[in-house]
Amino acid sequence: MNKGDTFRPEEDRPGAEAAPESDGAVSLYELEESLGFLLRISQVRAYERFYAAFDEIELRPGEFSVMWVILRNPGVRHGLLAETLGIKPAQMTKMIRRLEVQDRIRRVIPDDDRRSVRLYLTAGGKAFVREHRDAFFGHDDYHNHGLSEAECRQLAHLLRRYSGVGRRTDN
Amino acid sequence: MNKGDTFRPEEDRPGAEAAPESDGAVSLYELEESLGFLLRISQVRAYERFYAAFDEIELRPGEFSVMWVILRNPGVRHGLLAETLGIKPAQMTKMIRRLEVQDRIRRVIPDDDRRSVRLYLTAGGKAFVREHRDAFFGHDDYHNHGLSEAECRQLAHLLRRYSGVGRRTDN
DNA sequence: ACGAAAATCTTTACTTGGAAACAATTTAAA
DNA sequence: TTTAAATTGTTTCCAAGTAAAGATTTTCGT
Repeated sequence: MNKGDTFRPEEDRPGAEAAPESDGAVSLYELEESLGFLLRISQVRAYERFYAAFDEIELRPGEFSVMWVILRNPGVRHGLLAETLGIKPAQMTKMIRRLEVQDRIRRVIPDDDRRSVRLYLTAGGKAFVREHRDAFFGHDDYHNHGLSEAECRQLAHLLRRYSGVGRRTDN
Repeated sequence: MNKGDTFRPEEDRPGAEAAPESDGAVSLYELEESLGFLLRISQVRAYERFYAAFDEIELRPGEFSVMWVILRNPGVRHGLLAETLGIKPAQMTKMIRRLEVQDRIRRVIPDDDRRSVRLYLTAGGKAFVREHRDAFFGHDDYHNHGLSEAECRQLAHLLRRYSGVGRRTDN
């Protein structure tokens, strides 16, 4: 596939910017095929939808995921949690502290390895997850993208493959 | 705001399938179906691949996209460019200034509307885009995700639909 | 057993991103 | 016209993210 054939700079002569003078809509051309670009734009949209859905309560995008994983993997280590969710350790420390101050999680330093930190949800944390679980996973927050149920599953499948998430259990 | 006053021992029914003490790998369960989560993880991977591919030259993810769109839409306005690429105006101002200092783009304030700023690539900017175009759009930077050509196109298609990219704004 | 190296998390200092206020210009209204 | 409102981009200031160094604790080699 030769891509050079479509490469035609609109404005070539020096000092001649009289050409098309882009005004109305902007053309992206090959950018609309770039996975990196599309992933970024899509994530910006996802964040907008998240904040629109969880406007009333004080919740940031990563916090629910962290609480969810701790609920499902009680006693998970700080570092393993960070690695799994693609959050940098330093950032995870801040988030964990915030959740601890809100009395949603509990930090436990085990005796068999006092370097590590094991994480648990408090009763309040469990209640919080239970309360907002449907809003987070359900279709309430994701019903504005115009994709069908089957397309959503297809997209999720491709994203799992692209990112390598869930290597063990995924097909 | 304590709703459950009954104290229970540590293991308060963590979940149907979850082990009491998570040690090895972490299970994500429903999180592996969440488009928001998968989009974030995928974008983290895409950034890692971008930085790995453009390690030697000084280039940030958004900069090439901005130069590309200016090349294809010479004279595009600052604000329209920001809106199209999902970049906040304040951030765009910084990026534009950096690219201007590097002598890759040129800012022109037109006489017919002296509030706006029209953007053009310099000769050096055009050369830069021409030089790295294939590395950016080609498969060099995206050949580690394990998706086939057809799957890439399918993923791009779904992401365009999800994000609404390329949809004409009629206002 | 002892000291070096590795593992694990935290802290610090710096960079990047964003919301809101600001400045300049153009359009609309009175 | 003259003033108010909207448009467009910039600046300021604060929050969020990250890399590098630090502090403990454990492991490993000798």
